Amino acid sequence: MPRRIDLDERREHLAQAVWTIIRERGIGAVSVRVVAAEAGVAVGSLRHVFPTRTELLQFSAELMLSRATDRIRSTPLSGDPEADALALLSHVLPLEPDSRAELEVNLALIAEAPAVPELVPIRDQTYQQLTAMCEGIVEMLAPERDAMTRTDEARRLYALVDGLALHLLMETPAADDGWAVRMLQGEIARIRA
Amino acid sequence: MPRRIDLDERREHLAQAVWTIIRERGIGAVSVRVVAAEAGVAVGSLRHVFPTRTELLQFSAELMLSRATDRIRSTPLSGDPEADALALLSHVLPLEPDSRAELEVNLALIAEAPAVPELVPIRDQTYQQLTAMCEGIVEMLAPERDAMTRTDEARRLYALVDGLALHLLMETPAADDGWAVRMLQGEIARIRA
DNA sequence: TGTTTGGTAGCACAGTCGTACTAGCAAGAG
DNA sequence: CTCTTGCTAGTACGACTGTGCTACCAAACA
Repeated sequence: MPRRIDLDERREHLAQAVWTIIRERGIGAVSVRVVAAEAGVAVGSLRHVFPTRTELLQFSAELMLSRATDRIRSTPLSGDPEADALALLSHVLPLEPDSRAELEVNLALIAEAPAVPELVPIRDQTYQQLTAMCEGIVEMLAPERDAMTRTDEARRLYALVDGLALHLLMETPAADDGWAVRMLQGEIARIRA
Repeated sequence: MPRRIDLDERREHLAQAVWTIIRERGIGAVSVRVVAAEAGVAVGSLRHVFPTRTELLQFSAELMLSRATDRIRSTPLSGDPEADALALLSHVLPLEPDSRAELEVNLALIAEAPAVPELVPIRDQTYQQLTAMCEGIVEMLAPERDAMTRTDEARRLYALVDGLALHLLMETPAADDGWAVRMLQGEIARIRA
């Protein structure tokens, strides 16, 4: 047996290189050579882990989704519905470098979807997962409401959150975040009432 | 003098070819050769009109912004604030093939911005223009409100509209649109109250 | 001590990229 | 008519693309 590497670790390392390149130079700059150089490995080594570019992109997208999922799942909950709702939804907004990068990469991957159809299921999965989270939040905030209006309320909440996220992304990272969080709080309070 | 072509018409024709390729094959497939083939001209002819790829993309983005602006500006207004607000905002949602294509192309161009910095000002201009439109709508709906809460209300409205637009884009084009328009109506009524 | 084998490194190939360049065409000006 | 000139068409170039393939290294098993 030759020396063995930690495949998972290697894969994550390469995926992070993909993210870096997407954020700094756009999705168009993501080529096997550029990614290999960014990760500090030879092209042949990269291709030993990801035989094709598609598999590289696919894994990068999947890893980002699972990272976001983990981050949201590990949010400590206090029991106060409004505070917990805000804590959960804040993870979707690009308020910190991590979540900001996630959103940038996600947007780039969505735009690349026509060229790499394998990315579409991942995008859809993200969408459904966040939809489910919003439904859970609405149920937590207003359990007495009937199911249909709750579904609508969840869709509306999700749309607002995604819109806020998009607009925060447009502003410079250093600009003021307060208004977005304030709006989220207002919407949460409105759903509860 | 040799035969003269309508430069503006030619430019628009080429820009439309760009949009088609973005929608069908992704922004990564937009090369001078592919665009020329899609438009039915030789590469040399395309480069006579757009010397560089950047200028081609830049013009395509600018034309799309001005198309959207014209479409919104030419909306017939009835005088009823709520109906007019809905009419204006509906143009931002991807409810028809035109506005859907616009949004798809816009998203792709935003994602390409790191690679083509010239696209950033256009993106910002779009953002500011729609912000101004939302502020105008809020003023139309609730003129008695003070300026600060009106600004917040406009930001909120814009975020909701963009979020709805994004989510409509994810669903298949044939799927039901009703819920998004319903939510828009609800938000408009809420602002007025 | 070989021998096997997971991993590394890199060359080769056919194709595409953006752009520079030139030769030719066809229509209006003189 | 000829001349001028906006436009078209196509070639050429160096750089880059994804992927196939081989040679090589070094560690663990026999």
